Parts: sequence; structure tokens; C-alpha cells
Amino acid sequence: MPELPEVETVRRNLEATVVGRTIVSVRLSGKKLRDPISRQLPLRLRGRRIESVKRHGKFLLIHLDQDLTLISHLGMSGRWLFFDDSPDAMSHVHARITFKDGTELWFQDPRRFGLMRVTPTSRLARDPAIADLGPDPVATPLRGEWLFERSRGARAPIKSFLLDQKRIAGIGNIYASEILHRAGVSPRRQAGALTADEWNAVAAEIAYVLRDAIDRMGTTFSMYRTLWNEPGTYGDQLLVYDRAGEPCRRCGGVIRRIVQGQRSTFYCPRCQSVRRGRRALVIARGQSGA
DNA sequence: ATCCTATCCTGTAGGC
DNA sequence: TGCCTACAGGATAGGA
Repeated sequence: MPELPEVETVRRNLEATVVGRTIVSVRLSGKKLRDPISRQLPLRLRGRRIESVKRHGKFLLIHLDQDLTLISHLGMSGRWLFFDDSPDAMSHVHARITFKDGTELWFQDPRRFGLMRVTPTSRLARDPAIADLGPDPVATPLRGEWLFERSRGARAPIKSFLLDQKRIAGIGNIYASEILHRAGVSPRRQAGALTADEWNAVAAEIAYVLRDAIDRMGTTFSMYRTLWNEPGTYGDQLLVYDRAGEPCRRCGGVIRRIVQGQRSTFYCPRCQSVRRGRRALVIARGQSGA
């Protein structure tokens, strides 16, 4: 579910809500996440105070006192939910954090692809989950020139390149399609074959789309919710994602779905032609003929 | 190093 | 209604 804008929304929610609160207990469910939660985690978190909430890509970093950080990844279906009063039982809740004042923070994740662990803050950069991540494009706006240089020799399609968290941290399946559509670049192009101008366009749309999606609290299809169980509204802005067979909002052509790396990709073959040069030639011809 | 495939897990939508 | 298949916002191990 959650890509950078959704995780950033949850981060802001957490920052406004749980910073300053002190944990009195953590209860774990018996079920294993893909990366199991340590049984020691409740003991390590007990008595700790939340000092700040940061983010790198899709990872939430909840900093506590005594040099501890709670690393959290939402996977496909993870949610953090905050309650003033403990609600009735919910399914798939893997951790319940109770604060000193009686408020609660629950981690729910039906598909169990999420991750939660505690690590010393001073060694956070060496945590295997964090160590290999590329730059966060919101914290560090990416320049087209930098992407151009970094992509030389890359033979994977640009769509897969954008999803690679080692290259850029935070872009997921929805926003990769949206970014490429707005940039007018076909998802099938080899990343290493994009021109500097094309990378400039992609860099600009990475910044624009992520910012816009954050402003709208992300995209909700089914699972994703804010800390208060509200949906995000960026779904109204989607130009191609999940719109196969529907008309392109820019040119009226038909949006197509293809599969790349076992993930769906949506694009408009007319706006995003595979051969940019050919398209430019057609336009030039039309002008000379007029 | 890079790329591709299969896999982890549950829920839901759509076809019959 | 039920049964079946395909698919879903992600990351990663293992092999080419």
C-alpha cells in the first residue's frame, strides 16, 4: 500500500500525536511477520519516551530516548492507528503500544509483509534495512543530471529503475507510473538510454507528484489509512494508475496495462512513445507540411 | 554489479 | 450462493 507520500502522511500524524508520550507496555500478537518481531521488543520499549519521528523512503524511524530507534515498514498492508481509548478487538493487530496517559498505538498488517524492530540510534545507518537505501527524493531533491549520470549502463526499464530502493528510496508502483506519464517517458525505455532532457523531466515530476500526493495525504485504494483511519485523496489525481482501457486525460488515447518485473505498469502509449525521436519527427513533418 | 523470477501472506473482485 | 483465479500500495533471496 504505502509509498513515500503515504508513509510521510503517517509520519506527520505520528509526529503531531505521539512525540513526548512515554510507553508503558507493548503487547505482541503470536503471529509472525515476514521478518518476525523480536520477543525482546516490548522489554526494550517499556519506559521509553518518543522524541521524534523521521522517515527515509518508505521506512518510518521513531526515535526514542536512551539511543533507541523503532524502525517500521508498512509493507503492502501495514497501518499505524492511534486511539484515545482502546477499541474493540481488531484482526491482524501485531503490536499494541500503550502510553502512560492511556492512549494507544496499534500496528495492524493483514498480509504481514511489514517490519518492526528496535536498533540503537547511533547504529541506525548500519542497519541492513537502511544501509543500502538511495537518497530520499523529498529530503534531497534529485537533479536530472545526477539521475542521468547514475543511470548510465543500466539496462533495466526505467519503470523498474524508479522502483529500485537502492537507487531512489520511496517511489512505489503507483507513483512510478504517474511520474513517467507526466514526464512523457515510456515505462519500457531502458533507464540507461534516457537523454539528459528526459531525466530532467522525470526529476521534475518526481518532485511534483510526491509533493502533490503528500499534500493530499496519499492514495487510498483499500488498505492505506492515516493514523486516524482516514483515506488519502490523491486517487482523484491519478492519470494512469489502475485506468487500463480508459481514455488518457491528456490525449484521449487508451491507457494500457503491461507487466514489468511482476508488477503492473500503466501508461498511455500515445503520450509516452517508446521512440521519442520518431514522435518528434512526426510533429516536425506536420509543421513543415502546413 | 545487475537483472529477473519466485516467494512470503491475506483479502477482495470478477467470472462462471 | 459458492468456487475458482487473478491481483493488490513491497522487499528479498537465489540464480543467470
